[in-house]
Amino acid sequence: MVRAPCCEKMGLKKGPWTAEEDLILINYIKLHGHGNWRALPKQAGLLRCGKSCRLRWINYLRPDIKRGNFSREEEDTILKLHEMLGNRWSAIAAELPGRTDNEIKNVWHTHLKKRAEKNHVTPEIKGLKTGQELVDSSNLAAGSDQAEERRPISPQQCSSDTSSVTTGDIDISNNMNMCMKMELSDDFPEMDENFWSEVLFADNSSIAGDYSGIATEPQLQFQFSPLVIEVEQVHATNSNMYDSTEYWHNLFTRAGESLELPEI
DNA sequence: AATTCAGGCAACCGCACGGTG
DNA sequence: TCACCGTGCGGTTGCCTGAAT
Repeated sequence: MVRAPCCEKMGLKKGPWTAEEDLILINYIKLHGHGNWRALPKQAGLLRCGKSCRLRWINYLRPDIKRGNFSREEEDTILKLHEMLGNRWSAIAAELPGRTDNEIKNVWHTHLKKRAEKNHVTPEIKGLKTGQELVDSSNLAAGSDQAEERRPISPQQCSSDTSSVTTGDIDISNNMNMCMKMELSDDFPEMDENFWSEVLFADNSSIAGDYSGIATEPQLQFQFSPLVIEVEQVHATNSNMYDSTEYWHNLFTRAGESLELPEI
């Protein structure tokens, strides 16, 4: 079998994703889905290979991803499932909604492996007879209220099931959602490191420094040459995952963190 | 204050597998 | 049946950050 050349050989970008790349990928998938990962980056205007896009989406950008520390129950579930399934991370991830195989793999190698070695056979495992019992038990535990009580989530973290988000002085209620629109021109040029420095702020605010403004103003428009990004406040249900306030909040926060914004 | 070290995590790599012509 | 392609999966790497010295 002849393998497709890797990203580097085709002149595609590797390494950490930038905020603008994230935005492009999210918006493209939101509008068109991801039928063909290989074709996606070209159609979306990304200098990445399809594999890289898929990985980024699945492990980081997907709106239903649950971020933040693993609860004690989730950790216990992983330990039990690993005992049953071994290093089948995708199978383990299937039992933990919102968690990715990569994330579980990392948690295993950094925390749980040591715990497993320490308590080679846990009392819970001794008490259960079948794999299904283990899975059922774990799911019940993970869904219990006690999980949050035992492992409170820090302000810096966020998880998809919290009703509001508080980061520093930014507080957004859960009944206000936002949606985002990005228009790409046909002759979308190659992006370079200065891409974000071309930002023009319609209201003299910045994404990083004035996020609270986005949350309180009826409509703000940011122009990104040659892109136009509209951020508007809407009141809607959570029927569309991409419209989750928290989702865009995290996105803007990440974007803001990675930007050096010009003085206006 | 500067340097070293270890942990955490995002991302890459290569192989395997299933679908298709 | 075989070659090819797209995707999924698990192992590994390398960067970043915070703690320790």
